[in-house]
Amino acid sequence: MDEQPRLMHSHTGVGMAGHPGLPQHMQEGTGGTDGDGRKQDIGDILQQIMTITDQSLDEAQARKHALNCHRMKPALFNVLCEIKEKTVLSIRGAQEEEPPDPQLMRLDNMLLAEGVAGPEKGGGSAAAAAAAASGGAGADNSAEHSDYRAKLSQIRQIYHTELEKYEQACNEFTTHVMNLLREQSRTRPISPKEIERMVSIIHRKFSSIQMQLKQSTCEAVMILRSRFLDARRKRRNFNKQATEILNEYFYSHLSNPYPSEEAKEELAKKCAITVAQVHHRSVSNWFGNKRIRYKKNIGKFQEEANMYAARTAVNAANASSHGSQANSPSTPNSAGSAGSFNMSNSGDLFMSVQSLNGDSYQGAQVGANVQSQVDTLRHVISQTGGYSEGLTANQMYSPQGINANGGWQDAPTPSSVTSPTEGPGSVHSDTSN
DNA sequence: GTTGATGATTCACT
DNA sequence: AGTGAATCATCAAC
Repeated sequence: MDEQPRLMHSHTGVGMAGHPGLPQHMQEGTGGTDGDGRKQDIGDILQQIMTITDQSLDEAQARKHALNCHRMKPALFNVLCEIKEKTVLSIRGAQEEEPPDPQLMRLDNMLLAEGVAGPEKGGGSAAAAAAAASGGAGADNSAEHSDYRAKLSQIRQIYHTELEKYEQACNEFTTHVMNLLREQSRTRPISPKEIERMVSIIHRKFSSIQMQLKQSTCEAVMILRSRFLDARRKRRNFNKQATEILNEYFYSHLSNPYPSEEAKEELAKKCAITVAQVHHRSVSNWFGNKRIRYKKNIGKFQEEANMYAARTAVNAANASSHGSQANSPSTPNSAGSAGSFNMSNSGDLFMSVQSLNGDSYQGAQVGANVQSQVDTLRHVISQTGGYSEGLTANQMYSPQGINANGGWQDAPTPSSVTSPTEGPGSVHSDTSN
């Protein structure tokens, strides 16, 4: 019966956030029964919190001040600094002196190589572009190059501006942190080395940001490069004139469409009059493509072949009748013999048709060059005559040269080659008849 | 967007 | 080194 009122009481006491009763409980409370005592403790803590006053804060302040003014303070401070330094040193000992990041080095090298980083040449983007445009690089693709340079210098400019910004921000931040640390070093132990370390951390962070910038710049340069300098992207179709020149040579040397270096150069020069990108490599490409495509589908090229055959024939006829020389490039094996330009062309044409006889090209070509002009002309005349008589295209020009001579390297003969070989071959004899 | 033409590149071969 | 063959990438016409 007794218990109940006690419980009730204590309950109400806590429940009422019991200010009135607490001091009393404190006095008797520690030894009190379990539930009762805990509640008293909580009440006690609450009371303590509530009674924290400015006074206690002041007290702490005063203690701190006393400590600061203590005559041993500087010595103690130094000892703390030393201990801290030692621990810091031992911690960072491992990660200090890290080797230069290979990735960063790569980026740096590339930027340097691309002329984005490093000393600026010519001074200014405009100057660089102008130099590129007027530079002795030749007329071939200076326009594109100057465009490329302009864009590159734009990237360069952005890169440097950003870099400068980063550096400025880094310096500002470093100064700020250093000031802050110096400020704090008056109240807590901060060694100069610690400040140094903090600075280096900041620098590292900023350099990682810089690396991102460098990476982006590199990417931009790569894209620019691929856009402007990648030959594939730079592809421009040859203009009509260049194509005609090349085709003329090709079909007039159909039996051996392998221009010598000199011939390539000459063709390149001829084509370069109107086509900027033609140089001897382009000529090689052109002939490579032409050979393979012609061989792959001779039927498709018949008309073209006839056209050029006729044209060459006419040229040859004119040339021989006028005694003047067409300025077509030299033949593969007779380079330099200027006098035989026409002869070589017509002779080659002749051979390419005559190869039905099974003459090997290599031997025959030279012969063809010196073979009597009469023969050539006779062929030419028969050709032109045949053409005017309204012969169909495939009758005009045959691909015999490919299989009959050794000039066309013995590629596996596709079906498309064999079938036309037979057809026009027989027709050709008609033509010569 | 699709397609054919075509210049350039790559790779294997001789 | 030059070439053929395959392939890529772009242009131009539709």
